[in-house]
Amino acid sequence: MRRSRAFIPTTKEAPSDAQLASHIFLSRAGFISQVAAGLYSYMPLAKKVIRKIENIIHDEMANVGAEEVELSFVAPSDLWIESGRIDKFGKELLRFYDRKEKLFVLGPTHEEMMVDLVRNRVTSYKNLPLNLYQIKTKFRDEVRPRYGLMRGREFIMKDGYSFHASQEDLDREFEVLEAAYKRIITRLGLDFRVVEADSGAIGGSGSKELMVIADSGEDTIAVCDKCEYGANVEVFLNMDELGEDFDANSITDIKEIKGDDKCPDCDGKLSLTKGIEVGHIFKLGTTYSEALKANYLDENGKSQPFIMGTYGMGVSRLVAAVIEQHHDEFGCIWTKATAPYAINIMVSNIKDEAQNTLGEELYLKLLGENVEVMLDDRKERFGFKMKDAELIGFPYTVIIGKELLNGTVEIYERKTRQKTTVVTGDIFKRVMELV
RNA sequence: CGGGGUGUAGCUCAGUAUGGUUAGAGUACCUGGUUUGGGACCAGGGGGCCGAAGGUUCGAGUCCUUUCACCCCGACCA
Repeated sequence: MRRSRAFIPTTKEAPSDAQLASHIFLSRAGFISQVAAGLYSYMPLAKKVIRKIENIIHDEMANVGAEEVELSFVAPSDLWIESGRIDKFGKELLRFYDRKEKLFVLGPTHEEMMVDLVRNRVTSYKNLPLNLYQIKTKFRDEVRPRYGLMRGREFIMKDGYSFHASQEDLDREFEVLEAAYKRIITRLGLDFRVVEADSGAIGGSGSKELMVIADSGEDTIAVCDKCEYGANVEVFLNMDELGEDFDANSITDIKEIKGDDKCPDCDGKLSLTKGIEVGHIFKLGTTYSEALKANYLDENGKSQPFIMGTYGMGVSRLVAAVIEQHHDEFGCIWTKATAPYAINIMVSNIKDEAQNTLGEELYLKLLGENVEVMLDDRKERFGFKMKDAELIGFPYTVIIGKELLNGTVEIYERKTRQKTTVVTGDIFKRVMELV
């Protein structure tokens, strides 16, 4: 893409109400635009990042044999009445009537829809297990949306559901999905923990959350310094028993309650950190299959409700989480897997024919190799383009500038902000090594 | 849903206590010129129903009433 033709409206100033780094930088760098409370439009850069995350998810889902479907966003309220959740969800569930005065809802999560899709179609234990997922816009009319993409009302979520004939098989699938989820977050380049969590209002038992470690996270988690143990602090301390007023904010609080700060799984020590919940997997059991009368016949010809698992991952929230974990005072620092463009080529002075020619040449050559490359061919000054590149957060920028007179260009690494001099003849090769 | 705050140019904000030229600045944008290694400079220019509706007044961005939107704290949050 040529920067001179791209729709990337960057600004010096952040929206006055933005608090979080991800909100500020995604707005300033021209990724997102707020439309109303909790509603955002995605601009080209954001769409590219979202697509990258989605592709990794699709890839890992294919690896574990989950199949993609797409359920309609608008759902008949009947299903929600049938499951009993129409009241449970309350006003968070947006409802409306169509022209025939029939009540519909906008899907906030799709257990009902998925169970409805499968019931009476899969009717034998021989066809189990089954794992279906989708990546889809969800809508929850949150009381108080905030923090940009972190807690919007409309958001993109990957939601998957598995159907089993036995608890053992669900347990097996749960572990497979947990491993897949870990691979996804690892591939995205994020530091995270899997923690034990509360099952919440959706029901069921056996629940784990994927927490991306970030100071701005809304959840407090206890993590071990030696092993992989981690728990949402509310679950760890069994907050229900402690009462509503209690709030654990330091490891001292944990020591007070538990007597020590030892890991329950090994001899390591626990510490508290903040996390952003980007994934939540849990064993639903038969909650929904019973409510919606979704049964299969077992080997004895006896009717049984499906034993289910559910696996959610917040795609749009992940976009924000990447930036919460990877930014500095100058802007976004995308990881290799999430960067909207792998390489930015900056021609310092486009009036300089030699610079311009080399920029064009390198750009076309990289395009020929299917490298996702941006060519900053705007008639702007060096400083302006650098600030812009830092704000957007391209992992690498090739600077073609005045050093070209010595036959060299530079590679600027966003993460370290270091520049490396490279002789012109080697630049293509060097770039190909980086992407 | 309780408590608080803010709505003026695309964006960030002055101006409102005490009503009174043609409503301002910075930035962004357009033209021309100078610049070209860290958001540069000079000159000229376009852009506003002062959130909306009603009212008070000779006169309202400013005062009064109603309403809408957005944000913050809390409660809530698969």
